Amino acid sequence: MLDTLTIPCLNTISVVRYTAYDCINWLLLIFFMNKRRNSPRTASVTMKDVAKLAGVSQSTVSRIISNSPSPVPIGDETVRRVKEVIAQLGYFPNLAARSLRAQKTYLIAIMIADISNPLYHTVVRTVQDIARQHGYDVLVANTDQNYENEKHFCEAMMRRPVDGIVMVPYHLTDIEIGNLIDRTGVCVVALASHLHHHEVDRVFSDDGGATYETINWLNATKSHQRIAFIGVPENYPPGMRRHQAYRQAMHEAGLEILPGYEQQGDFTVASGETAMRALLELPERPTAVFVCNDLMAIGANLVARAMNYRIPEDVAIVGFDNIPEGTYIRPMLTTIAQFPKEFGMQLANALFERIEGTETGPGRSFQIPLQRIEREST
Amino acid sequence: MLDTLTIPCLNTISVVRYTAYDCINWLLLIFFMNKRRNSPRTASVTMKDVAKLAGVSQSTVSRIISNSPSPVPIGDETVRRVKEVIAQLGYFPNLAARSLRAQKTYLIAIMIADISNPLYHTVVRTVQDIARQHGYDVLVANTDQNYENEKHFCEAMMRRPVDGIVMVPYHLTDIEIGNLIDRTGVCVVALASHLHHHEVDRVFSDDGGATYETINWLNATKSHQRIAFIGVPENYPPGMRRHQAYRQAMHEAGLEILPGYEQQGDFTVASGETAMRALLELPERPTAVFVCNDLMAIGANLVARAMNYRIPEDVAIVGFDNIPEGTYIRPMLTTIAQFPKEFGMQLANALFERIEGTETGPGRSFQIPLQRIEREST
DNA sequence: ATGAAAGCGCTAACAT
DNA sequence: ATGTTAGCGCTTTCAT
Repeated sequence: MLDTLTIPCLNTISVVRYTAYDCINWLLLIFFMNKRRNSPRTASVTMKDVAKLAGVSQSTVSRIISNSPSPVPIGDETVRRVKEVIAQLGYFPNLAARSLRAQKTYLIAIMIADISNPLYHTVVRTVQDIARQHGYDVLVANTDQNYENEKHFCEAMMRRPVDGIVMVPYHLTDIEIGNLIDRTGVCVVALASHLHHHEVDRVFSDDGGATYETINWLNATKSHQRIAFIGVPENYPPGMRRHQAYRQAMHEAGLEILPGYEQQGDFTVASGETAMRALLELPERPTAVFVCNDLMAIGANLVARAMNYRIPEDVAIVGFDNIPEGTYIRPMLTTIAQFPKEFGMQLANALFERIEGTETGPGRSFQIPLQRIEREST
Repeated sequence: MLDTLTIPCLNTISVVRYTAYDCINWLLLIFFMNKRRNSPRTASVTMKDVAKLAGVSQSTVSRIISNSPSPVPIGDETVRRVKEVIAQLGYFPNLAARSLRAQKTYLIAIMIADISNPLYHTVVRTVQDIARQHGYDVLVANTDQNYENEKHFCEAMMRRPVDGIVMVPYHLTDIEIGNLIDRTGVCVVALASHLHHHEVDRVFSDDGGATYETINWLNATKSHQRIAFIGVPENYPPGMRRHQAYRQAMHEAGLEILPGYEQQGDFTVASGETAMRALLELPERPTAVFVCNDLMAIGANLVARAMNYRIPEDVAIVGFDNIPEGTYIRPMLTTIAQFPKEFGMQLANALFERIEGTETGPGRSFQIPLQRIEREST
């Protein structure tokens, strides 16, 4: 019978005295190591393997790896041995199995309009970072602010259970979201002010108010009378709110909205260019233009300068969002700053409070302030 | 015994003749509908529910919903009835259970440096779109080109099985990736040219060659002699390749690299500003600067103009990537275009060919061309 | 053409 | 302090 054995450990070669028992274990180890080579897929090492090698039952292993404060105490020696085997085998618990059993997936999903939009990817990034701190993976879906895609997302969430959802819904209704919650028990937080489901935390900012106030500022402080508007599609809430705020502010200031002063784009630089060109070709050119997002405002800047208008002398431009690109152009863009990092933090924190059960009350509202940043374009 | 019954269907009220059998089913239906209301979590309707309501066995339901060409035929009437019940109950198969059993997750993961980087989010977006067409969800992880995070990602993939991985590895080695593949049987494709694992498809572009050629062009066609370089960290392959290509081109053209001509940034606009300022304060100012990414090139542009140098008369700037922002600044940036959409498409298509078994051969290489776009900054 | 039954890898209630 | 057992919801033989 072998008495002294050299076994290769992870980085070291250790020579120790081994008993016959250890010897059998070693053989088992080799067997398990080969296991993954031989069977093609599903070759991962399981808890059963660990248990067998450590000479304990599966449940003991389960108790040891479960990070929850174990309801029952476990022997120090057992813990040591099991942990050693886990390290030897390089065992990782299988999350698919765990989530099936424990109804816990350690997965959250985030539904946004478009990951390429500078405003949203900061939100996504922040949520991802916080999720990681909590040990969660993040599934990302884009909707391109399209209703079909939003509904498709909900269906995807019905079949793939996740623990939480961060969403930026443009069209989804309280009923649809409620249905999703009822069916899956998932926690939901939304970046939207038009939702009122009693279990959904929402974060939003008062974009209508900021629009209203900025139009006033353009008029009262900056002495503009002919103020035009480049909006975003109105079949989604922010688009409508900002447009109405514009109209109300103009009306209350006794300012006329001349024909053609209300343009609409689709969030892109190109659409901002088109809209601005239309505005500048008007018989009564506006002296200021309020643009509903920075990307379109950049397009407006580009066109105005290409047409040899001076900014802000001939035409002032105000954007919305405060994306970094606004500081790359000249003159630098005056804008209403959103704080996507704040959005992401509030969203993620609220979500994990619910997932982890710290918060169980009715849906909360978090308003994130907006801030006008005056740069060179006004 | 009831004979005629009014039951609420999805959107219609239908009045039909019902048998006693149907009546019982109806009661069962109500029971299942309530099920989700009552038990808080895990309240989703399962295949068992469908089976019971349709009066068939669970396996029959499974056969019907499995979209694979069923190995055995099923009665038309049975199919009809089951499908009806599925619709009534709004049943969706649970993917956690399915993946546990079938070793198939319908999930892919994508590991990138940073979703906020304009180059990468296009890759992510493209991969997401293609994944969706194949019925897959996408998990996104950022590494910030940090080795620890890359390793963390691999561990995450060990515990959460996915069917495929798209990665942009900066530090991961063939061995580590091989280990991941052996342990999980996952399919991997990478955006990298320095990897050579025999099961990994890789897509890449010849950035070293493009750098070399562009330095030559700056010298031969644009008559620059004092050409400086703003690089990215060299502990990752592209950084090193481009720097070496710069040195080689300079050397072969008989051009001297003056002290201070080799700056290094960290991909950000701010770091480009710092590097450019250092360059412009040099006693022998360069007349052209090759910048390793557009974001830093934008920083260089901003600083040069702020210091009242004319571009390209006093100093020419070439960037790398061709992100949209390069066309927002003035003068517009000359750059070497990468094609992130192409990257994403090749990556995703290659991955799904492997996942779906269309391709089983050794790792393939796909080279995506690069293209110099001359705009106003040279 | 359909049903019964055995697990996939794990957790947790229940026994010792 | 540790083992036994019963599933989570599904797929897939193997029977019938």
